[in-house]
Amino acid sequence: MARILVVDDEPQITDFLRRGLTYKGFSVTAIDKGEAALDLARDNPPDLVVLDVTLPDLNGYEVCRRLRAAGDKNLPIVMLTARDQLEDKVTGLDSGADDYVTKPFAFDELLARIRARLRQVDNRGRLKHKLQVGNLLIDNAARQVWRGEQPIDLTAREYDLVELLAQHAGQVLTKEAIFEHVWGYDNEAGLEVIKVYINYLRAKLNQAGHSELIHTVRGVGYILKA
Amino acid sequence: MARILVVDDEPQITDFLRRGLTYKGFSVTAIDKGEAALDLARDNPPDLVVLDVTLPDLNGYEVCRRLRAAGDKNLPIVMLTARDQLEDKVTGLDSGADDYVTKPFAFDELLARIRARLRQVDNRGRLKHKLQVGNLLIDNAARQVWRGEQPIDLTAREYDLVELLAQHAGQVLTKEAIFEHVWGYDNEAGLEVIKVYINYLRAKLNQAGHSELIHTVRGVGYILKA
DNA sequence: CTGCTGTGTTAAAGTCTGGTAAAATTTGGA
DNA sequence: TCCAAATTTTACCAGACTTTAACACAGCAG
Repeated sequence: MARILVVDDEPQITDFLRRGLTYKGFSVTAIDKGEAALDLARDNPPDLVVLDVTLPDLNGYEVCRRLRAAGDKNLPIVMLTARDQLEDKVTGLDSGADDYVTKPFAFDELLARIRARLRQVDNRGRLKHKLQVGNLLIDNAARQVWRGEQPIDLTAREYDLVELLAQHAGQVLTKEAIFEHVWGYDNEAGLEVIKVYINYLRAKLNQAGHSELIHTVRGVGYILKA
Repeated sequence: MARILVVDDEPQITDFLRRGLTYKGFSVTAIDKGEAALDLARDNPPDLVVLDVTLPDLNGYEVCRRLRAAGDKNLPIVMLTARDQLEDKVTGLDSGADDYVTKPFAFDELLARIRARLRQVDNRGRLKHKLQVGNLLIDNAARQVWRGEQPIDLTAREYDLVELLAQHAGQVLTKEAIFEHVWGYDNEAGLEVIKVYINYLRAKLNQAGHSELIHTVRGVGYILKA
């Protein structure tokens, strides 16, 4: 899940955000100084920054400007501050922030605004959808399969087959269902191709002594499970 | 200057916005119905939409969802409405809006938020920034590509193709998706042109012994990755 | 144990795809 | 207008992928 860097010097706020955002599935890092935040963002770039304006060393506008100057121009920055004057908002937004939320704030609104900002990152595919069964990892977007640390190259059919099995891990798929989804109901090939491809998959997936994941259910079909 | 579509059924608001935004150098189109706004956005896509929630026909959330479904995922949408309840804001943002401003609003704040949204988009509605994949650098604004220190001249098609691939680095793009985005769904050319252009790109990008970035996913499409 | 049925394995034939080069066409300036 | 560059079409081939087919093997019932 997305990683969020919270920069604020009030412990109540950081604790509250850390707890709330973590609960919503984000990975949260909190820090209370501007310079330290810049270092952190450079060394280990987060997916989004929640930034207070009043910090002990640098102010938030300056942090914002430097983040933009130094690093990723796309990094979403949400300013979160007690300053609710019009000029503060304009200054914040014009210094490069993508959004500006004033304290006191509703957590759900902040969350919605964070999601809105992350959607753009998501659109670019940085947060990809992945399937995992045992030590088998399937990256849908890249159509790439891993067994532990080892990448495994599959052909189009092989990939479609293992993806289908993984999407229904733990349930038996009949040969008819497999054929319909992987080959298409109007395909002219016969059901016999399935056993050939199961065989190809097993050979590729079980390299280097990995355990068998594809189990035969005699008379019915196949099931993928750890 | 950027073109802004204002969707609102209150003449005072549209007049006020038209005057204010025009004065600030934007090109403003105003419309008071949801369906008409969708048609307009499809036929003549603006750079940003300011959208009211309460419209005579469709509501703003629905307009927002349809804009996202039909068109460019990157089109910035700012909701501007009298509904200031928390759930309204969350609904608006989650239906795909990028920002949510409640009436009564300060014009300067709206303007700052519009500027913040437009910063990310160039005059074609594409995300603007420098993309980097391995040692390949793409400057969206200048339509210039670099491989390491070496600038690479590309034709318009070649550039559009590599930009699309880079925006989705790490994801496989099907030939159909590539064609639709680079050539346009109504283009008469056939899918075979893609392999020719992939070939051109590889030749230009791999000069001087640089490693291959464009990988073929046989039977599916292509993927750009380091 | 024996025969039957469904599955695993293998090799080879068949099909399709993508890389390539070159020709044909279109576009945009001069 | 003409020319050069860019774009698209076309055709061919090598190789990758898919499918077929034949046989070996395993599970199961009688």
